[in-house]
Amino acid sequence: MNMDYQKLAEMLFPQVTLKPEDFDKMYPPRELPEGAKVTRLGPSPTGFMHLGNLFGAFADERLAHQSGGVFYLRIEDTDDKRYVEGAVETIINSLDFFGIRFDEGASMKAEKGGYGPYVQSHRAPIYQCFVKKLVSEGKAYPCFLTEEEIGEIREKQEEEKKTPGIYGEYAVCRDWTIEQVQEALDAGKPYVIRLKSDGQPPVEGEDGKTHGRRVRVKDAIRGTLDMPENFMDTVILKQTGIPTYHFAHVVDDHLMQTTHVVRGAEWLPSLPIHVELFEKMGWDLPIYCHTAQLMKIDEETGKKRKLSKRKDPELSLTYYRDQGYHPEAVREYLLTILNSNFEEWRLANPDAPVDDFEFTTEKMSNSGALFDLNKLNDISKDVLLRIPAEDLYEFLKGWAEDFAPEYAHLFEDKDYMVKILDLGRNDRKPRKDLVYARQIIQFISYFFDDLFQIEDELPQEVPAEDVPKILDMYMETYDHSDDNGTWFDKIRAITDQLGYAVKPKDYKKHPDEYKGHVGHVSTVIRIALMGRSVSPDVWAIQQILGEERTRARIRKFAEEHR
RNA sequence: GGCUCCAUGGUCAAGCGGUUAAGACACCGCCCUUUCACGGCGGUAACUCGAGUUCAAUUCUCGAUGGAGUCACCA
Repeated sequence: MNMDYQKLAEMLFPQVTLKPEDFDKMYPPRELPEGAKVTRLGPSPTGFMHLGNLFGAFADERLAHQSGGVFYLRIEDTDDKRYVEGAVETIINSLDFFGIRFDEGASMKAEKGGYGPYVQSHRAPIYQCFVKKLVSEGKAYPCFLTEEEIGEIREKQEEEKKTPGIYGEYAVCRDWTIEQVQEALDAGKPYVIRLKSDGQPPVEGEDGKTHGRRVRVKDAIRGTLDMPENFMDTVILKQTGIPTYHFAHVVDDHLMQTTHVVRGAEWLPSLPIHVELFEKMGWDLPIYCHTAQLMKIDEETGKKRKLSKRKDPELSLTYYRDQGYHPEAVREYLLTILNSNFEEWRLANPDAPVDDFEFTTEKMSNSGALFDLNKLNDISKDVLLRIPAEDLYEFLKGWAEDFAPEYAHLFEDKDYMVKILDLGRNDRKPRKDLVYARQIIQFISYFFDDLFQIEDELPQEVPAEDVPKILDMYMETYDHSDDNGTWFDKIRAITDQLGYAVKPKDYKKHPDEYKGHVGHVSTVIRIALMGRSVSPDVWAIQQILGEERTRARIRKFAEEHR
């Protein structure tokens, strides 16, 4: 037991010459205004981003930028099996699309910022230096247990109904002598470094409950957390010389001076490990913010569950880009589920930029929210209304180029498209027809001859022989320069002449006296012109369509129905 | 199974000992109206259960139930 830890540390890490103190100079205190928060996003480079990732990223971004702090990107690639080529680009690109910008950290070109490197695989010497320190203080030790041996231990533990894991008596390498270690090293046996935990496994008391020491940690979202202390000799450095998440998190967030660690609630159970590590390192804890998970209903089981990368491709960020949701819409939606008072704020400040909203961790929900497409769509309508038609045009054009080249030609005539997009949006009661790109294209398709087709049935109230009559009379009296009122008066005249009620109410009261009402007559025109029985104002559409196209469609339809 | 988190209508949620238990989305009806959308008005619909504390519990405590998460040399 009187082991010379210093000697052991040298034996294990002869190549590590840096000392922990050296990092004080390399990572000086950040010069930031009072109350500034430093946050980070630490994705693993699988390249797959879903709504849940964006959800957390927004929280990070707001917390930092709202306080005049720093938001940085750290690539957590301590697991080489996860790496996907080009993933960093994908991550940066998709976050950028949704308006999330980093002040420092990993980037596509050179790293930005003085607290790097920001890619964990490039930080191996740093971690090793701190592991060495821990070993030299007797707070960590090499473990030569093989996978098989660990498996056997687990089986035994399960048989005896003990908590599985490497701790206490099961941590056989924990108290090895320096000679034993030397021997194993000489034999070329691979090893990991484990934390030598001071914790004790809880014991079952007389009352049938388990008792043990607990740790209390303040969480900015959840209040005070009270959990059992860690007692596992958790691996901190893998065979490869790369740390596990736990150790990398502690070292990086300390050196990089993260003030607020925003991460998903799935990290809650490992929090006691982090607490012990911070203690052993002699460092202060950051403020933890454990966010609720975004959930969805599993199709198979019908139950709520956390979003999964594998099972829910429709929740990947690319899905929303492909559908053509505007980034602002997704942002506002996420904000409404991120902070419960956002909706209220938006109602009171309908035109304010989103960034004016003061985001707080206290207003974050701590139970998992179900993703709600209806809500997204509803919010999207309002968001798009706030975007000028010209900007909307640019957005849709860019979308078509990337995701729907078959529609790219629709954007050739900018003036035409802008008018279409702006249709009915400037009235005192603006229309809210536009939701997302694919829906918009579908909604406005009749404006384009190559997409135009007759989709709906003619109204039953109008006998077949009346169809060409209505359209002929319509064309005879049609004057493209008529204003809306004059134009509709002419329709009323036709309606009356053919024996339909000019006022729908008259028809409803006396259905026997009329064939139908003005609405039915209008529907015939609507179908001839738009191919649909529902559409925005016909007169306004005609103004955009132009006289030539209007007349051509009416005539063609009339001919087909003679 | 151990541990952890969570629990108000279909969904998201206000509430923080005394309320007719907000609001938004969705749904339904009515109004407006040439269709639809918008807008307006109204409606259906909730405190998981059981003990305790209290004059009084949705709110505090405990237990049960349910849901979720986690138990790796993955993050």
